[in-house]
Amino acid sequence: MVSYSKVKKILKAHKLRVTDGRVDILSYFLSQNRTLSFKDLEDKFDESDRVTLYRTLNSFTENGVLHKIPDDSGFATYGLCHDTCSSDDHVHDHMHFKCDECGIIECLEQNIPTVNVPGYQVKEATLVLKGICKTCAA
Amino acid sequence: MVSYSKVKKILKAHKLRVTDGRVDILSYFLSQNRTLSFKDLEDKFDESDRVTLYRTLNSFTENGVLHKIPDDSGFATYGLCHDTCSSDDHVHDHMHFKCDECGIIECLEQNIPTVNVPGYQVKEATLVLKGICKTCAA
DNA sequence: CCATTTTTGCAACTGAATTGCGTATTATAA
DNA sequence: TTATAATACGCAATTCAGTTGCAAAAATGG
Repeated sequence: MVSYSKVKKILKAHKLRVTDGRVDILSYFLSQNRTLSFKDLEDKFDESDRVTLYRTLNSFTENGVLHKIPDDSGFATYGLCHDTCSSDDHVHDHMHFKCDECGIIECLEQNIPTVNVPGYQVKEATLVLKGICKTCAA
Repeated sequence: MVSYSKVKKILKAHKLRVTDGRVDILSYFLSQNRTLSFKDLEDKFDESDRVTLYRTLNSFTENGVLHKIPDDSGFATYGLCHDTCSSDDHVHDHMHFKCDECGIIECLEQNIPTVNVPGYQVKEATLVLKGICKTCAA
């Protein structure tokens, strides 16, 4: 269980006002140890306004609380950032995994291997693996 | 310059009827040595119908003429497949590069490095690099 | 050239996401 | 604690990408 004061502290640390909706959404992210899509959140918080949800996800993403993981399907999912992320400084060099079976997108611990392309200046990379996740494979 | 007969041959090889629109679009892909977005094509072929363009891109993608490269922006680009691709058998394990300066997304020759994640069955991977491309860096 | 199948073009529709704006809530400073 | 300024919320309306239905046109194969 995530304490209200902890959630509040995180929001403040990212220069976000503490509102009921934000607390609920951030708590949910903290309680679920996985990435969540807009749809996931809409289902969970079906009483709240869609627009507010969009705005919340955007402000969280802009302020380094969440990072957006693009998906081929066109529906992004969102994952919690590391504590160090802020609005100016987002660093995410870990890989993502999308399971063909359960559909869940996970953040992996492993970082993306460094790739060298002659003549190119590589500054950033996104790597999404697909297959069967640990849970489904077990 | 790409000959009409060559374009025709490619279309037939992928079991696609040879129509004016398809010839134009495929020729354009063959002449430009880069990936193209829906927008690129809409601008180029501004006299033709949007719907037809969407349908053409879809049938090309389904039949192994083009492959779709998802982009964070939500706007996919399309690149020519290797000759070996068909509707049943699409293989693309090369990396892509998106240039921060010119915005162009390129297919790179290099394949995606094999990654091993303990407990996971990796079947597929997509890797997009970002930075400054060869042309812009020069 | 004819019959069959597929594609095209147009209009209308769907669904995701955004914008405008008045109201409500939060942070701040007296 | 209260007044004030800044921000967020909720709702309606809008935008925009992409799709669908259908009749007319074009392509294929005999």
